[in-house]
Amino acid sequence: MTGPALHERIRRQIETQILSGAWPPGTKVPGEVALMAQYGCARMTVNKALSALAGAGLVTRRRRAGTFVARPRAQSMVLEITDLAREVAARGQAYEWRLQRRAERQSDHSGMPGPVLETEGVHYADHTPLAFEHRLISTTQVPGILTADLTATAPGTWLLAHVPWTEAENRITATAASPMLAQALGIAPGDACLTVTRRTWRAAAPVTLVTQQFIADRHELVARFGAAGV
Amino acid sequence: MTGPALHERIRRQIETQILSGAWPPGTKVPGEVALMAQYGCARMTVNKALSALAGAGLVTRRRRAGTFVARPRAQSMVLEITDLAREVAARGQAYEWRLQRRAERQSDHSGMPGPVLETEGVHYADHTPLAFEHRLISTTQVPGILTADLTATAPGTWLLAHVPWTEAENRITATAASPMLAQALGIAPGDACLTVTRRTWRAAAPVTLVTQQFIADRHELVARFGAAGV
DNA sequence: GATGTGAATATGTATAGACAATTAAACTAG
DNA sequence: CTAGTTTAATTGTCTATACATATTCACATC
Repeated sequence: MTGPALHERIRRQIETQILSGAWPPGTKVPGEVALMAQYGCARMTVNKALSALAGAGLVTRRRRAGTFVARPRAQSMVLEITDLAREVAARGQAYEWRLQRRAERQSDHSGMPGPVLETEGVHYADHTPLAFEHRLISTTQVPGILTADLTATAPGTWLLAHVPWTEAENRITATAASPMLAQALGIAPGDACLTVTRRTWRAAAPVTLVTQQFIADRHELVARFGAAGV
Repeated sequence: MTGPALHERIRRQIETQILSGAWPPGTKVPGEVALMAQYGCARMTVNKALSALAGAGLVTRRRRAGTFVARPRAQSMVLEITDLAREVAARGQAYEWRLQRRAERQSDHSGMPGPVLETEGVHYADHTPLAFEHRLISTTQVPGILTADLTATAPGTWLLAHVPWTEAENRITATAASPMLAQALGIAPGDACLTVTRRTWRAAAPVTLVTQQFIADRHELVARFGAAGV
């Protein structure tokens, strides 16, 4: 019963000290030679443990000065944005997508260069509107989208299965429903909506730009941060 | 001009291959001995590069089988929720916090067990309201909060500097402003608000439960996923 | 064909040592 | 007292080697 590797055990023990609050931010962590003596191992082993902690941002290391417990940075947490079809299905509801508009366009007056496919439609959960979606897709980056059947499959679902992205950015805001949006979702103009705008790139080339507007209280985004995760 | 370390250069070159799409998911990455010969270095050096990539989730490694480019996971991205004071200051605006209520309470009718300190107040940016905040803080977990001057420093700012947390959960929704909220923020009842509810724990014990309601269009949350980041 | 067995292979972990780079702290000169 | 210089502590990187461990692949057996 050897259990986890030594460098892993060292890492966890130090991590525990930090997360328990026993070593508050700014505390000096024992140096490599000290830990090496404490655990009776080579310096490389201790180094691996401390390097991992530094990589995770729990400590900062400076030559000659030493290793110190890092000050908690900005609260960064993992926000999972799943495919709507999957998410609705996971909640046991019936998912439906209705394409309302489909147009191929050359120019860009909204941040996507080159020829694009423009789509608009509504996502339904249990036959009631959940979100309105407006999307631009680069047809040079994703030529296959032109032949996809977007009445059966939502563009986002299709893209997720066919096109890997390397970078993404989400902007999350609250907005008041415009008359057009209100009509599409069956709500009153001015009602609160959760608006998610997502841009994705693939090797610096824009792939898609999508805006999803959710009816307030019918959707929420959940972001979690657990120390165990990373 | 030595530049970055060798293991760092190896890591980046492989990373580039993956992110450019040259090595799609499932591609076998050259083994340690092959890379060792290619770069003319020791295996430990190559190992450090590949281990880092595995830690970042770009590759998966299996003994005997080898190293493979990982399949893109669910769209999970990092949401940074910074301290409001810092965020407002970073935008070059004047930050201000006004405490409106402060009460020590025993019971809990809202998800925080044990005695709590309850605070309410408004965050201002450039002397105009930005967000209303309601917060409960466990006084058993954070006794120091009782003697903190919460008129000068927002509770969140104080907590960030004094109390590390180990787990957190954010729920992001859009809501319509209640009459009480509308008055506090100087908006009309029913106006859209971005509502962020955050719970934090420290070693499984709840630390704080906070609800921040932002005036629509005056705040947005940005979540990024960049391969370069991690 | 199905199943068990063994060997080959790639990664995982660890050692002991060496030198480089950085920089805090002590020291020295003005 | 200040500014510049030296010293030494600490981490960063790398090597060469060794053995451990998991797992695929090929082969033999049933």
